[in-house]
Amino acid sequence: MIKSKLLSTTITLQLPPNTPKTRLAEQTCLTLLQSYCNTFPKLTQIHAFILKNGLQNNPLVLTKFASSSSNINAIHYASSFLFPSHQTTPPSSYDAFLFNTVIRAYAQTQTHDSKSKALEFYRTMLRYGVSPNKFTFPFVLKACAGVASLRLGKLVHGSVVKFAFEDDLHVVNTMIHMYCCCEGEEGVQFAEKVFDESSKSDLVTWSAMIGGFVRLGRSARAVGLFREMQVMGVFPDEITMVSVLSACADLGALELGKWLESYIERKNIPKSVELCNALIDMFAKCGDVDKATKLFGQMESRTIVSWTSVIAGFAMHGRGLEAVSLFDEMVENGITPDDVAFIGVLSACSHSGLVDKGRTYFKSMERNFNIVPKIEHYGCMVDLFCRGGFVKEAFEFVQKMPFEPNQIIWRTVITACHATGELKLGESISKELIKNEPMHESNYVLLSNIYAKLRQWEKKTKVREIMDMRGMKKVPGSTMIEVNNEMHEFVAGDKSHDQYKEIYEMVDEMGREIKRAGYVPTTSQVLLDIDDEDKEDALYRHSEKLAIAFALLNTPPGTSIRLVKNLRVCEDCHSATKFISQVYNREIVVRDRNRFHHFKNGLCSCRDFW
DNA sequence: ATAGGGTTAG
Repeated sequence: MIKSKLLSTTITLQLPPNTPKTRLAEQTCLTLLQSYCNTFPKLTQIHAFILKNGLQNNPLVLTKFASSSSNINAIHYASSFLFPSHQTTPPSSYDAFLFNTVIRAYAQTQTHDSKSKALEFYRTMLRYGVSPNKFTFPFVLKACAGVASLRLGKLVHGSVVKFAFEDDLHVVNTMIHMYCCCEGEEGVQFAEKVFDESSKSDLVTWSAMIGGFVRLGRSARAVGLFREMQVMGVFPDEITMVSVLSACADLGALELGKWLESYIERKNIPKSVELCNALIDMFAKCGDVDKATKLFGQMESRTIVSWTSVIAGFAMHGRGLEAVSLFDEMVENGITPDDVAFIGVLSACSHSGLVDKGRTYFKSMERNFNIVPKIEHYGCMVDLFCRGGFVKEAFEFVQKMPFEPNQIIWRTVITACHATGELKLGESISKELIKNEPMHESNYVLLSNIYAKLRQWEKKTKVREIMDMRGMKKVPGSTMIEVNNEMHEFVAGDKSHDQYKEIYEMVDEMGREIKRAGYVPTTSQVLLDIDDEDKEDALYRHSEKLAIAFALLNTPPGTSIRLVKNLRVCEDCHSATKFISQVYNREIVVRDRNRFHHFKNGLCSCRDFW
């Protein structure tokens, strides 16, 4: 406080009236700021220039200085001169423009704390009695979105109403975005309320709402909104399409994705790099990684995201060698991989059993690229060892790594224990996990699976009882399939479908046919203490088999079948699907919680470890 | 001077 008081007195003494000399310095400085932006040495030079010419408290110069840079120190420096903490009334020259600039500068920064600063300056602005103008709220709301607090969002919303900017489209659109960024289900509800009640809307309004749903994982709703938008005669642009494609990727709806691509062509929607990346990601996640690769090849300019999307795409499909060679090609092309690219290539190695390659890449991160591995990278390595069959090594790796292992990592290890028969180790880790996080239902499921494999039915039943007692339910497995541009969703034992009778008949027929080809039901996975015949029935009711039966009934012979599951494929469905692909001569592409399985001629691309 | 967008371990 004292220090800044002294500082400001000194400056007041230094500041002469508008002599030609200071005017010249001011002009020079503004020109400098106009031409150089945001590079560190230049910023330091300009800073020195400001000090040398006594421009420290020239609002014009400081405003420009703060706004020309995303460098947080420049912004702090400028704002501390513009708004010394002891100052209670602002100089008369301080107007909304000046406040807006500082608020914008802080709103554009990356960290949560400095975004809060933007809101602090908005409060200062009000305290000083300076009225916000139509530019103020988009900046303030942007900061609010970064802070992601619903409470603050509502406060600013109140302010928007108070200053009568609720009809301004820029404000409405940013407000929707802001509410969508607030954590929790409640935020979207407010966003929808603004969306529904706004007197005006344009394509940005729709895009903000669609993008909000996508970010919250409500992809089906996002696609629904896109259809509504078209009914309303509002034309999407490339930004809207990026969000819709991302929703489509999430749903795994290939037909819709292809339609979106042709729509983009038909309507001449400009193919920005982001749009191409979204297309690549969509095709990869909808099961057509070849198409993704083709699009990648046709791009005129690519970013690291383009490369990473294809690499991650190959990884998901178990095409590790292609992922690895694309990664190497990227590096040869002079593109420096980032941490996300490494996640892609490491997971490619793990899904394809390239243990040594994976080790080499992991070591090269720090050594060659100066990237400190994050917990995700360690997670990839654990998975790499587990899938490679080295569960013990994975366990040791977990204990040595410089992070506290998280749930994801432990679950990777337990799953591997289950798959490789290290059941005692799996049991003890699961128990430990349940002790630490008693309300995470998937930990119980893992333990219960292990007891089932050990055929310890009493213990398994007890785990179930504890789950019931604590009010937890297993997430029901579901399988989705797109037929004639419509998504059909099945859950185990589902009888809600119009064709359910035919579907169940088909399931029985499938069972008979594949048994003749050598299929043996894997009843040990069924988590019920019942006799084997009933267990077999339970297996036949799995959502995946229902969806395949539905597909065999409703798609032409010889065409491929694409399924999207919310969980991992169970052992029995995996085995059955291999036989079905052979007996019915169908390629069956299944998207799992984690990866793709391409079933063809009785074999699966995952090489039976998933 | 203002708004909406792409890749991320299991």
